[in-house]
Amino acid sequence: MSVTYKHPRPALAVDCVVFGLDEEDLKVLLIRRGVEPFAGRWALPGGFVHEDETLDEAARRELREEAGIEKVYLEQLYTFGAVDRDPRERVVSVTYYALVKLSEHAVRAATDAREAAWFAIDDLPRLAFDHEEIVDKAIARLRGKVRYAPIGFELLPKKFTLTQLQRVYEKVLGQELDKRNFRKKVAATGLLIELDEVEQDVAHRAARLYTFDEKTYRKLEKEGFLFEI
Amino acid sequence: MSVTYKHPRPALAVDCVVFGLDEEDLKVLLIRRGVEPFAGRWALPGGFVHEDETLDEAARRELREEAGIEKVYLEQLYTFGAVDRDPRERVVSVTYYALVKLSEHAVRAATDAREAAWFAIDDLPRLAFDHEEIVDKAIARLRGKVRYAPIGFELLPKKFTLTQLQRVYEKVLGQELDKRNFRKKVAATGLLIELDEVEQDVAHRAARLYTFDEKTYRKLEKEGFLFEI
DNA sequence: TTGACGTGGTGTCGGTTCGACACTAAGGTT
DNA sequence: AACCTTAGTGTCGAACCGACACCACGTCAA
Repeated sequence: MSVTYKHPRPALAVDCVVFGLDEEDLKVLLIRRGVEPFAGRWALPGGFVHEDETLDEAARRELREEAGIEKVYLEQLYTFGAVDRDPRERVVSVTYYALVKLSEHAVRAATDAREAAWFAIDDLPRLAFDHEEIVDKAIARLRGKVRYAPIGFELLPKKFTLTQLQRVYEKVLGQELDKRNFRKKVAATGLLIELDEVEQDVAHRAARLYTFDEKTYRKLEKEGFLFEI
Repeated sequence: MSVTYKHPRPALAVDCVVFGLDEEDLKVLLIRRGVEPFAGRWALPGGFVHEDETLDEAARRELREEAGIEKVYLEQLYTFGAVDRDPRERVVSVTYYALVKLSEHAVRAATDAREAAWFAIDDLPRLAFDHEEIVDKAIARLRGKVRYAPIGFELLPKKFTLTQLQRVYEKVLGQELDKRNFRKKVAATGLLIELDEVEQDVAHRAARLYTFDEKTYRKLEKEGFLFEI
């Protein structure tokens, strides 16, 4: 089966920059390409948009198929349309970025016999196509967004300590923050719920666990709120 | 001449939300559609992406062809990909927003025998396709961006008074600002150059003219600056 | 010419927020 | 019991913020 059009059309793809945070670093998920062009190179998970799915659906499908990732924070980033960004034929790519809780998503490593791996954002290999540019844009967006929207929580497990939360901000922003000032600020947002639990199995004083107050957040969001870290 | 592909592909279009500011309001440029679907309805200027042009180029070409607008601030907004957003066939639209100096762009009203007109953003007619959603997104983006990037200047002539600049911010943000505080803030940015000129032909004391200091701005931008109104 | 009108242009002050900064508490390990 | 590691907490000065009112200057009409 094939389709004929009066004028040529670019192919339409989606590509996703998936961020995760582990003990050391902010990382991006990459897939090693098996076929030309750029066979053997690392690339962003992605693929062509199907006829009957929206762009968001295509992005989620690719995340599921290529990395076994589901139910994550996902937001459209930018659409890349340079004429020769794919050497085969013209492909326009609508890109997304996703935030995953690494602790809960052990990311199926090799679907379709494909190799997948996490790379620290300041130690990336050379990427296929214009994917380096896409990652740069995603990092810039994440840095901007984290300042005025509470998306840092998306990188942490449901229950987290304040020190973990501070580390998220430090890794994303690439700068150290003052512990006391940080705690003052997050307390001032009123968006954290203090739990009656502490972390387990640590070789030092255990820290109190908190959780993000989504209900209050949604309420504030509707009223045209503010939020700053 | 026609083209055949193995799989169906959505058509790819660009649409532009063009903002301009006149004495009264922040306005959006619309074009009246001559053909079905939505014949007679107002719509955003836009059209299909050609094979050999980037998305940005397509947006600029459509602005030129449909409204005679050139050399404006143009930035990609979002890509809309709902499956049935065009009743004829699937069309994915990469949208842009543009800021024009209404004073200098008298916008050729009717190219291609098409009718074009400016509408105040809180008095828009019903629009074709999902263009209302696109305009909403553009307004939200403009409101966000104007706070931390000096794009207000793009809506004014090269030389402007501080009162005019304040009006830009008031119209874009939809709220009144304090004159003295506003002047303190813009002075503090160091991005305005005070000219040895005053406005002409006004029936009251003439205001001093200023211009935006692009060189200093570009320098600050590279150093990772800050800016807030 | 003078007075009225309309917009331009300017400074202070109290409240809030900001960042810098250091010690004790708790729990586990040896 | 001593020690090691991380948790948790408050103050103070500086900068910033928003609220607020009056005189200056130019035009126009009487």
